[in-house]
Amino acid sequence: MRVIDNIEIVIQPTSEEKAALEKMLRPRLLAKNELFLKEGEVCTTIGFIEQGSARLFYIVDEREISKDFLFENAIIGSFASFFSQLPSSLNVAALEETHILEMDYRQVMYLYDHYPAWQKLGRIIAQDQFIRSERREASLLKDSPELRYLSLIEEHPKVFKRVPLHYIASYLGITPETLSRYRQKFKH
Amino acid sequence: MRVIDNIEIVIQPTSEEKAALEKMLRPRLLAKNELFLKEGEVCTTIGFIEQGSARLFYIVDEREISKDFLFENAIIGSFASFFSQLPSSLNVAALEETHILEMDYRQVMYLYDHYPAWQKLGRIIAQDQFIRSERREASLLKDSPELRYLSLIEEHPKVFKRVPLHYIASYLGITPETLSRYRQKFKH
DNA sequence: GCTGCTTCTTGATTTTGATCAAGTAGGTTT
DNA sequence: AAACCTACTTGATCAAAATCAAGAAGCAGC
Repeated sequence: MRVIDNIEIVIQPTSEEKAALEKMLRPRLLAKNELFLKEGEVCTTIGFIEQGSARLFYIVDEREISKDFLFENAIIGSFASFFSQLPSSLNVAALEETHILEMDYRQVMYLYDHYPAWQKLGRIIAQDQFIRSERREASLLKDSPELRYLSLIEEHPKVFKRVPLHYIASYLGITPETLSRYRQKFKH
Repeated sequence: MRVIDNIEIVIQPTSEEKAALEKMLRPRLLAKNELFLKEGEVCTTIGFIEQGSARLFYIVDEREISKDFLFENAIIGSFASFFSQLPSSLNVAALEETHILEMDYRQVMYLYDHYPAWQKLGRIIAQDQFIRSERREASLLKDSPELRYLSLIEEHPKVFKRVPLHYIASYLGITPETLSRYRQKFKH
């Protein structure tokens, strides 16, 4: 989700609508490894990443399994928990010192109900999130771990520059040992 | 997505809004195995399943991999292709003779732009689709094939009653042989 | 600089599910 | 009913990745 991009590309907020949004955003600084959202909590706040990065992960049998990595302009939080206002099944933590602009659930609902442009943007964001999730779902269903590794290098090389390898391993659905062997195998 | 349920539960359409929707829905009958959408085509039509069932699947190396199964009240089509109006990467086919109510992309956009209730419903449908996709993504990432099999039996036993096993196998990310062995193993 | 921790790599072995191959059972068509 | 097709099962072998184990390399704090 590149919200900032979408905003000006797909909808035309009036300056009043823009002002209403900006007034609600408050800056916040997350320390490295600080949890933005913990499993079991309801995600009542959602934010845009201005500078930095974050990781979404599940905890299964004491182990962390990375679901996604977020960088600048992405929305930080659990959409599933935020939309439903039910406890989150995933954790969200900053990978490094990260600057965000956040707003609360009630503020977002207020924008939806009072500004058609933001209601529409909400729909488009949800659609984009869905498309992104479906693409990931497809890669987990159709592709071998090895192909997922090669695709990630090809399509998102920056992930390897900014995210520790053992986090990437669980994202690919493999162990760190297997990732290490892929790297060896495809090193040229 | 249980649209019909959602409609009355989460939003309050006026009778005018309801009438506008109903006027656009046209009935259609899909024969068993008839394709509703083919890979490469843009999904310009979306429908509600009144009676029957359908399967979404990818084709990889000449093989079909089932992504999802749809039953009564579900929305049939590719959301990703429909939302983006880009070629679909998946196929949609009826599993049996299936009655649907369908409408076109332009009609849906018209509803979104002219009726706040439908714009809002569009957002909520997109959110629900996202949550559903994320849950599936999580099971593919976190769970073993065996656990996915056991969860499917537990949570959606009706799938085993209405869908051929070899379709279910690829949905679980395993071969028909492995599914057959799980069934043997857990038969009590 | 050293110490200790975390990350990453490498090797040996085991496990899981895929593949290959064959056969059985149910339905449908003629 | 016979022939055919599709769906499903069962068995033997193979391949991929996990696990177990150990070590190397990078870094943070003292």
